[in-house]
Amino acid sequence: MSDAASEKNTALMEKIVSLCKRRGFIFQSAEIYGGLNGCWDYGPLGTELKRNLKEYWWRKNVQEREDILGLDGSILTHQDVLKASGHVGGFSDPMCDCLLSKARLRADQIEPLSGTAYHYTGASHDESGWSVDRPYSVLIWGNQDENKARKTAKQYYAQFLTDKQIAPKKLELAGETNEELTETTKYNPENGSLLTEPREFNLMFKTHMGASADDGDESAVAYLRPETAQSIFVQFKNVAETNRVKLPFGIAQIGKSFRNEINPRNYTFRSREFEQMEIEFFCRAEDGLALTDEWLERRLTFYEEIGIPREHLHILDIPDGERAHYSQKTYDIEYEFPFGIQELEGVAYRGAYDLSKHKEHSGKPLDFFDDETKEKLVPHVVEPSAGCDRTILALICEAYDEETVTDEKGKEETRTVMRFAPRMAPVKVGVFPLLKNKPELVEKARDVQSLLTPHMNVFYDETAAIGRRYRRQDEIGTPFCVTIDFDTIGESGDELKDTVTLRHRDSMEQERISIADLRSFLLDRIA
RNA sequence: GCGGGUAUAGCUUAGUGGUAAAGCCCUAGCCUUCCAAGCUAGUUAUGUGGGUUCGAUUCCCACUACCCGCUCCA
Repeated sequence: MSDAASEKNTALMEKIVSLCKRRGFIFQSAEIYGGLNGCWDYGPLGTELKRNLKEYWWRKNVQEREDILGLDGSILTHQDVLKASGHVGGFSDPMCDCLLSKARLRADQIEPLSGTAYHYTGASHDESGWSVDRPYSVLIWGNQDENKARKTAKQYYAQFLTDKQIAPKKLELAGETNEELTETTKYNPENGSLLTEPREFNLMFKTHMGASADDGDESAVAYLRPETAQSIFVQFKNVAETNRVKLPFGIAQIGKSFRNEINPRNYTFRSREFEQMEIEFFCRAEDGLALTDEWLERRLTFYEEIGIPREHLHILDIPDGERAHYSQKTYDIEYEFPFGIQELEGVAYRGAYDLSKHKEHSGKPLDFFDDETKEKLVPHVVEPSAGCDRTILALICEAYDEETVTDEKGKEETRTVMRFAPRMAPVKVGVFPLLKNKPELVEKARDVQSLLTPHMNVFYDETAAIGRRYRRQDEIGTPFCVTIDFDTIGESGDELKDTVTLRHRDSMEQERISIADLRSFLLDRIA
């Protein structure tokens, strides 16, 4: 991305964020207390949008399918579940930072070195009277010159200089001592600079169960789940035994997950608390790869149905060596966000890894008896795992549009429109009396509102000029507006009586429709 | 986590070491017959905590949050 394009996209993202706040889609969490890093709240419209997404996903993937069942697992998770899955232990690699280059290194992958460590207590610059007092050391090894240690140390201390004009080599080092070290991993093999102490980077939120549990009680440790998938695997046997299922079949779940991201970024894209929509689709080993491709197609169709065209999606076929070791096939479905192409969903063929691990750790049989082949097996699994909040953000970015409209006087102005697919739109229809000081119009508009309210989210508005009301609805993505005028109440004769103006968001075109046809007309278009 | 930047009303922006301004939005009223009309009135702000000062929104420090670039992303 060029700098100019990058700046344009940053500006676009700022406008989207601003609209989301102004119109009540998304707010910063705990804003009045300064905000909570990586956490966001959905306002009234954002909540409607998210409900529409989750309900559509649930309907398509659970209710309209005989072979997928729902689950709603607890968020607090038994520590043994996450030990079995590898989330505890496996993903908490201690990391060190290089004090000179700021590079981050995995502590267990640092090459041990033997050599001479040169220690310093600080540095100074006599001419300017500047000095700094902090310990540092450099390792030299092999046939390296000891002056290399001094040069490196001066570069390190130079970063604290207030006057950047002073060259590092003009500094005087203080308190030089040296010692021989063997097999040390405290120094960066790249440049010999001292590293920070290793620090843990486990991204799970840890807590203690029970009111009296103290921090030292290891048996009371529980975690907020880092993914919804694990409760599906852990409950696999219960679901399978209580529901007369046969392979292949799936278990689906929508719910919150938590990761203590080091660096939340890009608005709601990488949050510490987020919602997932996941399916674990269990199958026979021989069907796994084909089902993975099938699910990819099905998921792409889903995104089209909610208004994200395929040409804005990218499919990443994760190559060998970059997939998790147990996965024979993984696709990432990515979307072109203004801040870059980023993942919305992963479709992964995970083999029998998860159930096998839980079988092994729990000691409980998690085999499935296949009635067709009369054999016991641990099913394989295909996992389409979508980020709900990420999809919401994609819907918002995709919908955002500005167009220039010219009024009758030739004046140009910008119309901001959220072009949500009608089935996702938070508000389906706006109902307006043309004028609010004519009781007949208001009464008729209220009748139309009552007619539609049981079937969809309706917004009634009688304030300001009719054009303003249309534009307000454009900005929140309401696909249709209905205006009750004097024709509706029969002032132009019986032919137009009980008809209303129906105005389309995208084209701004208007058509006349009878109130009797209104409900089915709208329902057909928002299903 | 590192480096850089930013923080004034719901939004977009002014401005000042001594009473914080405007536009848009919003609310109420009047008016108004289809694309952000007009008039009147009204609500709302210097992110948090320290310091310097008689006095700080302004200067300094710290913190928090957001943005950008790295880094990370099971």
